[in-house]
Amino acid sequence: MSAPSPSPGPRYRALLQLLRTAETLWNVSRLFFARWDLSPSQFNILNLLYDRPEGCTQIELSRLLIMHRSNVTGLVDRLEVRGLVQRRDSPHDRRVYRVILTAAGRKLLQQILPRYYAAAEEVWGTLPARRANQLINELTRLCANAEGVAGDGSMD
Amino acid sequence: MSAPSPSPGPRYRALLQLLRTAETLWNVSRLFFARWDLSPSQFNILNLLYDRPEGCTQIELSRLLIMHRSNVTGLVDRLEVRGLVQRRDSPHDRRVYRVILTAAGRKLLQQILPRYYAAAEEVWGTLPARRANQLINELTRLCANAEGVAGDGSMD
DNA sequence: GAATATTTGTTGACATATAAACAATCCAGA
DNA sequence: TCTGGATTGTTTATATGTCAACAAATATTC
Repeated sequence: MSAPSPSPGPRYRALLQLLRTAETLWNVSRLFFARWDLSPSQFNILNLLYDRPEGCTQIELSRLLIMHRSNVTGLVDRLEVRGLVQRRDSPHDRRVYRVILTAAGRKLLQQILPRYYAAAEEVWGTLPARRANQLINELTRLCANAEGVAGDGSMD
Repeated sequence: MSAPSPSPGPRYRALLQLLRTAETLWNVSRLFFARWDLSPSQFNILNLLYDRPEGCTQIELSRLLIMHRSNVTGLVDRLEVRGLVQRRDSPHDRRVYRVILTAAGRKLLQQILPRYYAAAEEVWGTLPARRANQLINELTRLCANAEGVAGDGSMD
């Protein structure tokens, strides 16, 4: 409801810095996961499947990862070729696969996760846990506002 | 120096939320810029060139946008075909082009920018300017820490 | 139950991204 | 000067991402 500003303000700069920071983190994570020959997106899939023994359908993965379902096809393809995940038919719905971690995928994640958690805590430096929680709230609100601006953001 | 945590902590969750929020914002901006048939990356190039009358070399663009120089080639190609930017030879260095906005590109940006600034302020809701500035500082520190973890992040 | 609409995964076309290799150019030190 | 190293932009190969269109299966509506 505020009048459209003709020049950038502090919230605009905060938005730019947020996007810039996320971009940097993504690139850093690319280097991090390259040790195991994984892309960040591949790791994200494995990570989501880790605490879901019953697996996920591809459409569920696409929603959790905020990407189009057609992109999941190729990602799961490559992970399946490497034996890290497996497509299983669902007994309830013959349209879908349930994608699950294989034993090899689980073993690989068990090597990566402790280091990943540690690195994630360390990049924040001395940021108190209280501030981290406050940040989560602010970012969550921002996320919701953005989705409101965009309509549903369903990607279809 | 802290002991590697075996399970996710609040800073880990803050990191996830940050990446998730950035992803959402990026998708929202895709819808936003689609009105002018621009991708977010294409807009970012135009935006950087807007207050640089002398233009940028492609390697400068790649550093400002945190992307590989080989990616800039195609982005500038497509913007040049549409007459929004122009490659000019540099008198000082025959290896490089100076990429500059054309009059058409400048005119297009003048239509987009006010709406972009306004939208960027609005997604934050009621966040005070003071908090925005604090956020910028925290994100900047996070960015620096991440770059430290990763080495130089030079993409080459 | 049959017609219609929706959902799911794949495909093809394309944009966006990285990395490696290359040619052209610039630069720094002997 | 000239020689070896670094930089810049392009190309090629490949991964990642969107979107539209499709087939198969499910869900909804009458």
